Amino acid sequence: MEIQDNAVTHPRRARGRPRGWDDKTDQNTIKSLDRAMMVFEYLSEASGKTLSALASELGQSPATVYRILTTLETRGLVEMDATEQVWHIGPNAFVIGAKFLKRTSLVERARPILRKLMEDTGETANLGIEQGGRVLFVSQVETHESIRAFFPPGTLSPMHASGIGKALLAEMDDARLDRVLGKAEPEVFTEHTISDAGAMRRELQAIRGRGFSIDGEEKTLGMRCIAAAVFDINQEAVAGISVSGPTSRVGPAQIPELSSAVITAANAVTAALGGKPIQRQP
Amino acid sequence: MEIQDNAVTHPRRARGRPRGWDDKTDQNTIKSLDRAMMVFEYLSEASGKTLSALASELGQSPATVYRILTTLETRGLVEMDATEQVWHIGPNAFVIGAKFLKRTSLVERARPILRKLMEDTGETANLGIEQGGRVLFVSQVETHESIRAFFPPGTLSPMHASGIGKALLAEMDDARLDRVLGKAEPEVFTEHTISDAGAMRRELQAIRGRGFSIDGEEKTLGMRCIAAAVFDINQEAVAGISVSGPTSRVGPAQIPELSSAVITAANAVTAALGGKPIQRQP
DNA sequence: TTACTTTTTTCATATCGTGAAAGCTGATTT
DNA sequence: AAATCAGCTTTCACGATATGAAAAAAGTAA
Repeated sequence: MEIQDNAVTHPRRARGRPRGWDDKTDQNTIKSLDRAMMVFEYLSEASGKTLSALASELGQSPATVYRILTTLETRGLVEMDATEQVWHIGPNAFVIGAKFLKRTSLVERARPILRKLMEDTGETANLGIEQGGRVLFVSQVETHESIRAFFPPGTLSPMHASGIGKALLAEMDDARLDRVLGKAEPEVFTEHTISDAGAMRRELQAIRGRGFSIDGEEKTLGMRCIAAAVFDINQEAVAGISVSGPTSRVGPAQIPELSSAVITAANAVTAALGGKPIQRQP
Repeated sequence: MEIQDNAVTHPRRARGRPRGWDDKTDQNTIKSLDRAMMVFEYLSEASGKTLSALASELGQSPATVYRILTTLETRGLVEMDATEQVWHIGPNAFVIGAKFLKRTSLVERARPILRKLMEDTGETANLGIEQGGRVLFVSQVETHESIRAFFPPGTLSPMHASGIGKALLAEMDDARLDRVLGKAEPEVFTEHTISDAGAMRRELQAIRGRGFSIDGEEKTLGMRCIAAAVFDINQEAVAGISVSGPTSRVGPAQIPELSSAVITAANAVTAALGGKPIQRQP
């Protein structure tokens, strides 16, 4: 696990015109290519479609979709099941896509999102993963405020008394939950620490329902923390993201805004990992 | 995977003009899309290239490559590292490519068997299929040992220097064997790589006789691998299963036990697919 | 600053992607 | 068996749009 915090690489800036995302008039994207990629992407979501079904669902002419598919087929990006006459994503798409994983880690990908979360909320932003039944904080962007939660990367924290820990617990299936929680009597840190198994299950239920967790002085008096889970491609919770700060700045009044920012950030990390967030009904 | 003429499913044939592969005049592929996919594919092989490097290496104009990349970027298929000004395969390519695995239930069904194989043997267990004359590793369960073979899913490996590849070759009929092997001079990786055609035929004969193959440092020095084929309902070898590890843990002394475990696992996957293993006389 | 490099945009041009409709093939029905 | 049908594939003519050259923009080096 790499616990690096600063980008040591060249802060070399982009050349040419800055590639702003506020560019609305995308005059330099290729329309036909974008259409083709729309077909490719749509096929990945709804695999096993016939040519005509794809064409009508995408509002394109069958001839066009046909040519797109046959072109992609020559490169193994899609393939047709000849017996059923339906199209699928091809092996080469897997080979190419797998290259993405080899490149960067969770920490690197989360870093800019953490920074933005800190700037949006003004509070210290943290990234943690589960490590042997505890939460390992792997990255952090500190607030500018003078009163700040001090929580250096590399710290291990118990799952049951941590915002990120509870966000991760809430997404585990029962078997794994028992394995992680059932190890020993939960240590009590403050008067707010949840030590009762029943209470914890209700708490996790609530977290699952609303999509974020709150650590309300459960580990350290005077410190609150709001966290949400990050998912991988298999919809498994692989990490958690949080903001933490003193109770004076993180109170009931701020929770709606903070939790919304945290969830947005967690979903952004999920997307950056190629993951798939769990759909929650409102 | 292969296009098999099984009579079990709907014997519905393709409609329209038969999509023969002898079509040389591909008049209905989209040139610009194919060019764009060439860039995409090339980027996956040589990740971390600048725009101008890509353009010159592919013999395209920088403007064109630029538009291709920005178009793919809007769909997350590629992404640019802003600090280094280099391009990479993006997260969405991984998401789309991963759908390839979901289609064939092979991977899902093999997964628990792979896990058990790893636990029984203590070595990394792999699943691979043939893909365009090479072995595509589609799934893996890694050992707990600290010295391990690193071979991420999505990797392509030549058939002649891979345990799974040789296990698959051994089950092919001569015509197909010639087609797969006869393409080019086999690449030599180590002093153990089998490059002589006669030696390879004798090797395949031996593999067929005993039901498993051994890759003895033929691709990577210090690494051995024991593999067996998985069959579908038509007794065709559709995949291979293997364990791989350092020569220190995978030696002559361990081969009887490991090969027996691998064959058991391969037969289990065969059974899980509804396949029929080849009967071998003892 | 000035020169230089690489990216990004502009622009004129004709390539080539597009839809409509015809052609074709296998499945289904009579 | 012949006819009908459904859906893939090809042809064709048109004009949308992808393309390269070159200029502009923006950073880097001197």
